Amino acid sequence: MHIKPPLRFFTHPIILNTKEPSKHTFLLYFPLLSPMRVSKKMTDSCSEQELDELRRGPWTLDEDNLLIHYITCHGEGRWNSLAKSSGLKRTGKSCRLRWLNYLKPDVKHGNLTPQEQLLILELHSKWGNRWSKIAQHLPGRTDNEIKNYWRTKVQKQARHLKIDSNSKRFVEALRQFWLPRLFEKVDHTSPSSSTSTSTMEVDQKNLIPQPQGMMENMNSSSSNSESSGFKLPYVYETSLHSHSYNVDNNNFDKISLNQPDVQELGSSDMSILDFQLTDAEWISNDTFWNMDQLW
DNA sequence: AACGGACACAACCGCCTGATG
DNA sequence: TCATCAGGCGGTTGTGTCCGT
Repeated sequence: MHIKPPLRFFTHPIILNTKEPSKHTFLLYFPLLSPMRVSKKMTDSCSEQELDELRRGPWTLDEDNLLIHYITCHGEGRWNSLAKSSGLKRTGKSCRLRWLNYLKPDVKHGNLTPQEQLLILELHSKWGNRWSKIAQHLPGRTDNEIKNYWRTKVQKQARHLKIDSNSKRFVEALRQFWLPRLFEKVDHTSPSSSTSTSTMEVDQKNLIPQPQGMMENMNSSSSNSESSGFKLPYVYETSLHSHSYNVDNNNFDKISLNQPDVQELGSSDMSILDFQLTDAEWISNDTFWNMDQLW
């Protein structure tokens, strides 16, 4: 599979050296000061002169280094004063965003793993577009990254289907066609996975560490649940009925699942008439559910 | 080789909330 | 109680890259 070099090689000091800068790169390292669009918020905290000097757009290597050095010496927080004290001609907000989304040492770069994707789908079904909340359960991933993943990958599929990605129909589509394949990927990529689930078999009532806040949420959201342990969101409940889980460290590091039973997948409270396409059409549609494109 | 549309993602914006005086 | 400020959040935009023609 072709792996695209990340766009961020332009500004990230480590990746930068791996490729000859293009003429576009040059422009990015020496960007012109873009004309400021002055927002009310900006005028609240900046003088007119400061506004004139503020930079916007892509961060340069020098700016990154300056920010890293300053935070290393003084710590993060107080972003507005940090921006001024450090000599960066950026807003505090811009500094904060750059640090949290990109420069912070524990930020993970690279494609989301199937496990992470699974977790995102699951948490999104519970919490909707609460990106920061979702990100809390994916160590090293930022809300921005997750949001982008959702928009570029998941919503793309929804557009193909001409279904609103927040609709119940789309959730059902995920449950029937996307998740089984994602589980398959997880099975293949997880180092601890095996074709036999016997060693990983875990009673769902004894299931393992939950992402923070998940338990109470799940218990409260399904009042008739007899289980005091791991409870899947309603969308996955059916398809995962017979599957076993093992989740380490609030993360889907290890997941072992039996392949979903097709018959079982059909047992939904949704009428098939609710779908625009028949199952056969969904599966045979070349442009749809091409999981290989997702990672 | 050139072009243009689609895509990916960093960065920005406006709004909201909580802390503080 | 109110005003102000810092920081956080979700939505949107801008722009470089990819890829098909």
